[in-house]
Amino acid sequence: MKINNVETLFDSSISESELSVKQQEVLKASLTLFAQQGFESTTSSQIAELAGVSEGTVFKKFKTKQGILEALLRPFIENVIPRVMNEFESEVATNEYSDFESFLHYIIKDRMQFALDSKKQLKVFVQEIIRNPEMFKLIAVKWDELIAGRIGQVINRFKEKGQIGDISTDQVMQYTASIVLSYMIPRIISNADMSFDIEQKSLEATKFLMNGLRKHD
Amino acid sequence: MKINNVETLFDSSISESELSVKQQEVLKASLTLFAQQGFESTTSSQIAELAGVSEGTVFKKFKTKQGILEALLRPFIENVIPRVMNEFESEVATNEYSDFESFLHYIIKDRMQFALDSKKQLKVFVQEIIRNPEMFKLIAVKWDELIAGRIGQVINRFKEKGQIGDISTDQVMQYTASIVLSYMIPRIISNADMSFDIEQKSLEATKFLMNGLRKHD
Amino acid sequence: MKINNVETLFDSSISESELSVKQQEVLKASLTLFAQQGFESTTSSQIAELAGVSEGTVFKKFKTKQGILEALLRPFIENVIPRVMNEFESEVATNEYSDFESFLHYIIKDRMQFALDSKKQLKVFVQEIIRNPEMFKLIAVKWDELIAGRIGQVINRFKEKGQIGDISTDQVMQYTASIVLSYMIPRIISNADMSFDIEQKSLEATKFLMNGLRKHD
Amino acid sequence: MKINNVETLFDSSISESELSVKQQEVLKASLTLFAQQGFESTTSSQIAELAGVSEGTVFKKFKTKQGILEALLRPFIENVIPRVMNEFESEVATNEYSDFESFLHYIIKDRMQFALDSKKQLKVFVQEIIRNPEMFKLIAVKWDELIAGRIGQVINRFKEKGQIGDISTDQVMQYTASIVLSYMIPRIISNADMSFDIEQKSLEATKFLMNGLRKHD
DNA sequence: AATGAATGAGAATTCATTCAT
DNA sequence: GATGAATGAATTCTCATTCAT
Repeated sequence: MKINNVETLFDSSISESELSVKQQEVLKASLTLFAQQGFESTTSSQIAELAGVSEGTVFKKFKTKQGILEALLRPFIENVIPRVMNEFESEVATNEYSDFESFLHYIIKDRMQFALDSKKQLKVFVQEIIRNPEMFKLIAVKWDELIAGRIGQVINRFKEKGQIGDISTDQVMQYTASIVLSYMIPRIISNADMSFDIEQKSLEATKFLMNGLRKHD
Repeated sequence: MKINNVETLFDSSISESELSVKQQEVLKASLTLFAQQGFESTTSSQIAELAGVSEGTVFKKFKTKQGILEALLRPFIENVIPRVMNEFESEVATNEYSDFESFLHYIIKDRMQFALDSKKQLKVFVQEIIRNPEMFKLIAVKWDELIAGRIGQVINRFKEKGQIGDISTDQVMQYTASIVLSYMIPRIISNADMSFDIEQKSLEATKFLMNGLRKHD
Repeated sequence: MKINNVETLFDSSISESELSVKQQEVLKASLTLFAQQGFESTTSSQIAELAGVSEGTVFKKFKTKQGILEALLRPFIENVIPRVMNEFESEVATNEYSDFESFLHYIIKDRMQFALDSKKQLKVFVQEIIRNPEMFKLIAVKWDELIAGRIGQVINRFKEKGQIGDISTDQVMQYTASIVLSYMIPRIISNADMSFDIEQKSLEATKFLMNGLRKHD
Repeated sequence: MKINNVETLFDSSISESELSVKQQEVLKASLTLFAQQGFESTTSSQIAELAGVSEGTVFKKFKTKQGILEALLRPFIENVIPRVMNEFESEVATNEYSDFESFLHYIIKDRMQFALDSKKQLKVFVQEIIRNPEMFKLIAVKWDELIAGRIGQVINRFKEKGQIGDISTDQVMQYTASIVLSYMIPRIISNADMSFDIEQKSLEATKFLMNGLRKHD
């Protein structure tokens, strides 16, 4: 059974790490506060208080506040994303979707679930993308890797089969990502828990995208 | 001739205001710095320096740094957006688009141009949406107004004419906005100037959306 | 009349500067505390308190504590020392000492007075020489300039006249400085005011040095 | 054969002590770091790292950082200095220098070697003298003991024999120390290893001092 | 209106020291 | 004895804001 729940991944990845319990608490508290208030508006004393540790402890391991942010985002970028991505890719490879619509629906639902499970990390990540042009470039690279990788190949195969119209792989992914994000962004940004019927919404999105993407005579 | 260039609107709107030249410089400098570095990371002394005024002057009119941000975003929300929107609505009304595709293409190109012209304001705005849940609600309200307003009516008319498939007005707008944003967001976030062929891209987006939205048998 | 009183020079040099009264107080307080307790053991709040200003003011102009130290030592090195040195050199040139012993006595008394007048600066300076190898090199350079400059020439002239024995100019200066310092160092280091009969001590030192340096058959 | 090599003395004295190997490493690392960076600028974690022990170990024996400094300087003052001094005194007594110049040369060379061998300790010591007025007084006491002790007696004997001119024992020692220090101080302060021809320099210094100190008609 | 020196509350960070294991 | 995570008081430094001129 697949584990693309990033929150779970996050918790387990920090548990597996060499970090002490208190240091893990520091990371968890930081994630929560950075997501709620933003990086700049979060003070080290707030982190210490929420984590239930002294202020010294906040800096013992991560040296600076920026260091905490990096400790939160590095595994998210270098570990969690690729890990989920690989899992996702193998899933795609094994299930041998002969039907583009099934494939698309699977992808959309999968990413929606991922986003719902990783709201906090994604919000911090989004903040950082805006704050930091380097982060933006890093995503562009990951994006190109996706297109050049197995996902791009799968899409190309569907194009060859005539299930996708005359449209570049790039655009297929851009539009798909865009539609998925249009559902998720309000839920990521809003701190409130908005209800979300993932089954219905993923079908709705799939239907629209299929019409937009498939071959038209 | 239409003026939906927000930068021009911004400059002219602050020129028309009762603000002294120095105060106008403060606003311009703040906009540039907030867009570049974010609100929190911009110090009042940086604003003073870029505006070529003393630190005291920065606070003379706007009292607080938050006040400057509001002075930048209030007209953007309450003035510039509606003004462009009205203009846009009357344009739509007068031109009497009988063809949904022409209408869609007009809308998309118009909004793309708007985004290109207002990159700085939009970046500050996007930051603020993430930072501030109130801002998020405010947009939701504007969004509902749009749907309830003339634009919603126009879309409904096209649906009645059978030019749009069985899809809610909400979704039509969500998908359209989403696709347009997928083109603009990278250009808004990146501080670099990326080239953009608005004619080609707006046609490309229109074509995809038409396929996705139109009636299918 | 000559002004080789460095404390006076210090006060007047900071008065002449563009510094506000409060900033001058910060420098004065820092000098006193650095001399008394050392640079590292002096806190910014102590400086603020002694200067009668807020802690913010301490950093407004000089940015860092290190910046204050530099603001204290730079003029001492680049301004006060050369200024006194030039004055001293012209004094030597105009008075045309035909007698080496008179010359030596003049020099010794002059430097003793200088040291008594600049106890605080010298103590901070001495601390910094030990702390900072760069400072040490800087002195070596100043020292070489002295030997290559007019003072070296004067000594050489006395050697040609047979009033100084077979001993290098370097050594003449090393021994002279060393003997003068042996009188002054205890008074610079000790925070207490030790009495000092400059007339008697300068004569005593001169007599010893004359015997050591003059030509022996 | 005499052992006035303080580094050796230091190493052997801490080996002889009841300290564990790790505690000895702490002392050695502290000495190195205090000499290089100064006492205040050396952190306990630096000491731990250089000593190859945990931070806890640094404080296990010596309780405080100040305690480490005292552990370094106490034996230097109370043990090493007197020990060398006694050795030196007995050397003086047994060799029965009938010639003041030989005696002076012996003393100078001996002290120069001592300084070269104890550069680190001396640098820490010098720092501490400046930082701490108590340390200054302590030296004054040791100095007086020297004068009142055997060395003073030896000098007085030479004066009675007419080999030293009309000059106080105090001055004889002040001038001698001063000249020796003028050679050694640059080598103690500079962290770099400067070459030093002890044979030539000690002769040079002796010659100068002899001329300055001996009876003149 | 404008200035810019001054403020002081608060933020990040450091580090000697402690203590449970 | 040794460890090293944790502490928290102290320290440097920042910066929005004020106010006398």
